[in-house]
Amino acid sequence: MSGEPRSRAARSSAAEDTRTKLLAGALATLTEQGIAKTSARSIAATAGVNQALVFYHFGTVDDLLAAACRYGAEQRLAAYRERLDAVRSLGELLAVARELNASERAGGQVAVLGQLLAGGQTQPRLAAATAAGLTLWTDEIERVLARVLAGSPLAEFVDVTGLAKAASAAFVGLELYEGVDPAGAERALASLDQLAALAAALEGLGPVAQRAVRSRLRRSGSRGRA
Amino acid sequence: MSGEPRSRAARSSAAEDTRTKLLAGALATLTEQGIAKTSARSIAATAGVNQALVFYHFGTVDDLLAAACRYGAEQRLAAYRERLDAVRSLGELLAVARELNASERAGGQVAVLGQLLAGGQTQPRLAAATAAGLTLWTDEIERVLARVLAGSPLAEFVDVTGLAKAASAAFVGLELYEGVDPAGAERALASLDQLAALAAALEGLGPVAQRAVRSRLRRSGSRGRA
DNA sequence: GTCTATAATACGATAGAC
DNA sequence: GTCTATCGTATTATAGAC
Repeated sequence: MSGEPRSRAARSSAAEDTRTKLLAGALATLTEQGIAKTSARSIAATAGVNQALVFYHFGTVDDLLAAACRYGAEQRLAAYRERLDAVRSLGELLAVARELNASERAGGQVAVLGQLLAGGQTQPRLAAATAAGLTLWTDEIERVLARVLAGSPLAEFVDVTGLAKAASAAFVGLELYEGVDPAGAERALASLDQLAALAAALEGLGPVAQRAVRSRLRRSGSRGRA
Repeated sequence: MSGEPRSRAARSSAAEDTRTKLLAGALATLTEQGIAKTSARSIAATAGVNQALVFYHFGTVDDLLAAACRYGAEQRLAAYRERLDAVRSLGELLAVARELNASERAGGQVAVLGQLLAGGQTQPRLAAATAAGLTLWTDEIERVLARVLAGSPLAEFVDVTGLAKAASAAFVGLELYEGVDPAGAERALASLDQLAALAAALEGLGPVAQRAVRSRLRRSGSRGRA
């Protein structure tokens, strides 16, 4: 009975504290050392707790990482939900992405997703946790996209759920890219700014042109291959 | 004199053979085990050579990985150059990307870039090599994009070099995403197909609408923020 | 060049005292 | 719950025989 962790509600605050330390320590270790050098020992060291507690509280290192993934995603998303709610255009969404990119590079939490994504390629437990963590993001992005694109041909001819997933995956890819080539990543992001400006210009083309686009799309088979 | 590897030209074919085995073994290990479990021993095992040869030929594991990155990128790009040269539209480019995605997931070489990207976040030597390997791809994509977008407003208002970098990073992100959520990744890719179809429809809008878009973009400040 | 053997360190995980 | 101590294994890297 007393040799196992109790349920969340029944846990003592001291135990909950070390659990939190380990979760935060896991995230910090992932960003600072990378998945390759993230171990029970390195995590415990940055968390400031005993190494054996990793196994007592989480069983295995991968299970700790899986829990940390959810913890970090929820925490980070909560910090950005308000800002995302205020988004009213594609350009604003990209601006928030820019902001997220800048602040995360300093604090480093999205980089965690990159590391877990890499680790998840070969470890099913991590894969499931990472997919779940990413889903928290894509669901949020999807809500924003649906609101922003309402009434535009984009929402009509493009699967917004898929678009949100694509945007999220692309963002993580760009985040990883920035880690190895900051100048290149900045140039990539700048080109997306220009692309958003172009999209904004198209949005304001007027009903005549939009009707032309719609009929063109219908003829070529909507929602089909290019 | 005889205790050190000689220059590439002067190397014996036997030595060159083990070097190649190690390079290929490194790529295979990265895809099959991930960066976290890629070690001198695991690489040597899949390569079928002695573990000590990793250090004799490449000095450190990271240096081997860096060399393997270049080796794999050059090899893979050579296999796709012809196909990329034949691309004449955005839709065709996406179709090649789809093809690449499918064949690489089976043979697994782009996944290598994801693993190295993750490792490069914290290891400068890997970062430089990965950036260089990615540049081989972005340069190629840039050439294709420049040809495909010639005459379109896209080439006029968007930095094509940056766009090529963004597309490459996004592709790697999607590739990693596919590793943890195949269904989600498929949906994401499908939405990009729809997006490409929409872009194709816009391309054929005619000179009147395109003039309208151009003047609109100029007024809002070309190449500027959204 | 390639091998064996080995040094020094780090790893995951567990047992048992407190 | 948390600690120390420890087992068995895997790691990087080198020395030296061949």
